[in-house]
Amino acid sequence: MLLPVPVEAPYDYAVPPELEPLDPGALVRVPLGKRIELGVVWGEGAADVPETKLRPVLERLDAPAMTESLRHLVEWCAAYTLAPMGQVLRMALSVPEALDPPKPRTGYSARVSGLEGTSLRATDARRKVLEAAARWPSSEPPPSAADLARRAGVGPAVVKGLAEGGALAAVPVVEEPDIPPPDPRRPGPTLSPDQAAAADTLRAAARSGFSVSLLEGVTGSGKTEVYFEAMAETLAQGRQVLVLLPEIALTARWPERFRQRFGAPPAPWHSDLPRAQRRDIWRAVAFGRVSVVVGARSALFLPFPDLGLIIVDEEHDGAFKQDDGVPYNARDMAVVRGRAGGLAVVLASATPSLETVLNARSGRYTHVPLPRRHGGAEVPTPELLDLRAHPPEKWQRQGVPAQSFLAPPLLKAMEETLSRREQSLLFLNRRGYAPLTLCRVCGHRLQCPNCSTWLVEHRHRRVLQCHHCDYRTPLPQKCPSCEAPDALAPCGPGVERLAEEVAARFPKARMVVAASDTLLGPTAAAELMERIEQGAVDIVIGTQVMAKGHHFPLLTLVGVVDADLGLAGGDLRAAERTFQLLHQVAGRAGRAQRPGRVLLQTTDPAHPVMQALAANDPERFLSVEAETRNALMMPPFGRLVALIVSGLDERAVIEAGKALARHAPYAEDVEVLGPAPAPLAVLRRQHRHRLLLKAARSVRVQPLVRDWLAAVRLPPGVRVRVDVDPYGFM
DNA sequence: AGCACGCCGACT
DNA sequence: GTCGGCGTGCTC
Repeated sequence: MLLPVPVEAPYDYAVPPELEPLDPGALVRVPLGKRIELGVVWGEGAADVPETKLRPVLERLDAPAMTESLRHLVEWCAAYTLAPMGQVLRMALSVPEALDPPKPRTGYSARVSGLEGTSLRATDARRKVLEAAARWPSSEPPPSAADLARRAGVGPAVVKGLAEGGALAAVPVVEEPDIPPPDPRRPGPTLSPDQAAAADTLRAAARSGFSVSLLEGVTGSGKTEVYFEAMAETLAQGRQVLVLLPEIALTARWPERFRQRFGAPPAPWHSDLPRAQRRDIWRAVAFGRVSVVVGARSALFLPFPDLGLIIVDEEHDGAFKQDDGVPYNARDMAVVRGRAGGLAVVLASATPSLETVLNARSGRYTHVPLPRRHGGAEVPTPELLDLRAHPPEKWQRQGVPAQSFLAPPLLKAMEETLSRREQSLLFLNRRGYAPLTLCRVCGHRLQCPNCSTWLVEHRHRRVLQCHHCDYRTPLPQKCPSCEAPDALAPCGPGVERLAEEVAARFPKARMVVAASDTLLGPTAAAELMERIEQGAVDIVIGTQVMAKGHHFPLLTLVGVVDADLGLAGGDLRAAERTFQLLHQVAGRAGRAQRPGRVLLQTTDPAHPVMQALAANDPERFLSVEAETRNALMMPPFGRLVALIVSGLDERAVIEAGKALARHAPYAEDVEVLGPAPAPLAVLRRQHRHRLLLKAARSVRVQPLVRDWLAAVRLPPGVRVRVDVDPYGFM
């Protein structure tokens, strides 16, 4: 049995004769230590513990067995990430209460005798309830007290009183929620010739076993409509479909589009779903009553009995990589599940990742390009705005000159856009007022006490805040170091500070700030998007949350305030991520029939990323990026494994790092770098140092790392995290 | 993951 | 002198 606890391998148990045979995948309950745990039959026992130590399987659960392909995924994921197999299984059994027998609710049904033979007096309210109960269709399950009372137009207490007095029968009702099925036969929208061709390719893939397709299409080319056709094909075969999205909460639009196409909503899946709904959906998936799930990466481990298609939308997005717990990449694991289950996988993106593009070029993946914007509007070509040639000019803040973050050409473009009664988006990927606060007298910088990061001023809430831990402190009056009064100065722009400047420069414009911390919840976010779409806003100042998904017919100007922001720091994927993000933001401008304009403020217009953006040529960008990575043997041309050594005591962490370096594997085409302080050297008071194992693609890194860690004895209080294929260098 | 065992600070 | 903090280790 494999148990959902962080153990490396399955445990052996004795199987009582009455439970035989237990086939692989069967769900059971077993004793573990002092408690009772869930278990999944993994195969014949390893017989490596004495038989006398074996404890008996307690019961077999009345739930569908875990499929072979899901068990394969668990094993594969554990072996690849070096995570304990049981910890990976835990992700596949994330809702243990879903395996408990469904709790019956109380239903109330009429008795032939009614009030007769009871000591209850006949009141008006009671008569109404009894009538309603008698009229309740027998084809439907007996109603709850609340439902019956509502039908009778009285309070639920009347129903309960009748049941207690014996005039109504209280019966236990087991009810699984009713899930309307999507209808794949509903006619879809009329597709352009390009879309129709792509849809044909994907439909064919959906019919014929394992394959991976890259559906590549610029923003607005109608990728969703195209893969909807592949989904319709799979649904028509009666099989299930999984759609993975990077951030479910921010794409409230997706379920609505799906509903319009298929006439019923998809089942959502993400980490902050309410408990009861998680249980219902998990069961409905396991029993095959749900045919489409749209979810975040964790949905990949749901117990689909008959999965036929996986769509990974925005496949390039870093959010598919899990950073806590088991560090897996859901996009890659989707391919693993696809192979194991013999089903089609579609990776969709306007800016596919380098690894996916290379797989498509080499023929391992089918490339399905979607070249043009549906509806004819042009993709705007971004213009580079050199901040050295056009330095922002100061503005007056309450009579005092204040620093500006908007260059004159961008201000002029905003003015023109306003006068045409169209919308502008200023994109700045920085929440708060200012990313750094320093003392003008002594130069002291306000830092988080728990992390090696600067505190970010949030002027709205009058606090300084760390964006990496929960630390918050009121904005101090005096410098904490030299005690100089009124000497603290904000440094650099955040969206709040930008909003201040925009409000002063365009006092008549209707402006809104859209950041993850100003949008409280998906509903508020959806409402704001609605308002923008309807033209109730002139200028949007937004962070990452504004980068994707929505299309705003009136939005014709995008100004990227600091295009260089993501490039600092020497991260492995800094260039790729910046390109993808800014390309995506640029795609917000000028849909429908209005031409759009995109201005990128940069101090380094010669940078390859800026050049590629200005040339509007993702193809060329990827070629240059591929060359650079190839020369450095970086992924996807080489393999990386990061070891993060962390602990409260910095000395012990450094010692452990050195010990690891001393025992570093020595092999051909393998190189170990570090230890060095991690980019966030202290996080939540934990000191962090990293080592990086770099190897050729042909090297199997997992056994090397496993032996390496086994050879090193760690000092107390120090932990090592292994991250195979780290996404960034954080 | 949970639960027990095991060594160092503030209390009846 | 005990109660209890969570660091470490084990569970077939």
